[in-house]
Amino acid sequence: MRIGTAVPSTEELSQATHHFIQHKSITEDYNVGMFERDAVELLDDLFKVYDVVIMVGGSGLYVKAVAEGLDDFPEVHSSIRETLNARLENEGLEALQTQLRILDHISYETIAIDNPHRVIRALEICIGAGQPYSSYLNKKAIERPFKTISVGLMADREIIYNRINRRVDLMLENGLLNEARSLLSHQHLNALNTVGYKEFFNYLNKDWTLDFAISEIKKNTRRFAKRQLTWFKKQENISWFDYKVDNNLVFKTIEQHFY
RNA sequence: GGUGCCUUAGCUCAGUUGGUAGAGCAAUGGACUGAAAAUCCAUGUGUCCCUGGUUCGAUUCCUGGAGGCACCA
Repeated sequence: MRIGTAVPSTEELSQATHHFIQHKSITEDYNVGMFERDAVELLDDLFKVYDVVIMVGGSGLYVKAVAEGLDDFPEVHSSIRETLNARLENEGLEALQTQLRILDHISYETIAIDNPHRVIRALEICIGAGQPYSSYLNKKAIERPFKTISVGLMADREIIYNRINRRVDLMLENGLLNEARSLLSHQHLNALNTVGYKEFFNYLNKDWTLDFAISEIKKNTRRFAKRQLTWFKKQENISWFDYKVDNNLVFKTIEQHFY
């Protein structure tokens, strides 16, 4: 998945040590909780050697998990979620909502009840742990042994969208379609339910034309970028810069946060 | 050149027996504590092609024009 996930080039990788690049198989289960654990573990080691470590990316929840931590939830068996997904298919969302109201009325009132992922997540904890999902929330603030300084890069919407469209065209030139074709037999894996692959699966299964699939990839990337904007704009303590900012200005701002 | 049909939201189209309009998609805003490149919620969009006429009132009916499509020559 070198092209579709925009893995840094070998030249880029040689300029600084990277972590968590192509470190998991698409067949493995992975989620924010595991990432939080893996990242914090690695940071413990890195901070023995370095004063500063840079975390880059645009996945808000994953950033939050490392910087602020998530509450501890018990591990529940994956078969519970599979059963709930089957029930969603057969009985509909309303049946699951009704069960959540019985098992955890606080979550029933507070979570996005129209969102199947949220309802199933709350239910799988209630069922697997025997305690309400809501009872695990907001236990205690996590104190990380490091300080986080957040820097955001911003551009006008038109610039962002033009760059997205160009980025997709470049991925196509680099062979994204062939990469998707080579993954077709795994198309139902969660790791492949992502922009750039799911659209081409529709083309390869002859449901969509190639042109439509390409325009859908561009559209879905744009919408993803908008979701990132919405998430990060809401975060406090981010120092925002124009994307063309002089690096020295960024470094100066970061230094100020140290003292 | 003639005849017929069409012109309404960014796009594809519906509709108003005359009281200035609505769907899908796109777009925009938002939520989000273990699926997060995922998932979910909300919200509009208008010289109804132009021009006269009839009418209290025309996007709708009539005249003339412009553009498009089809057929005939």
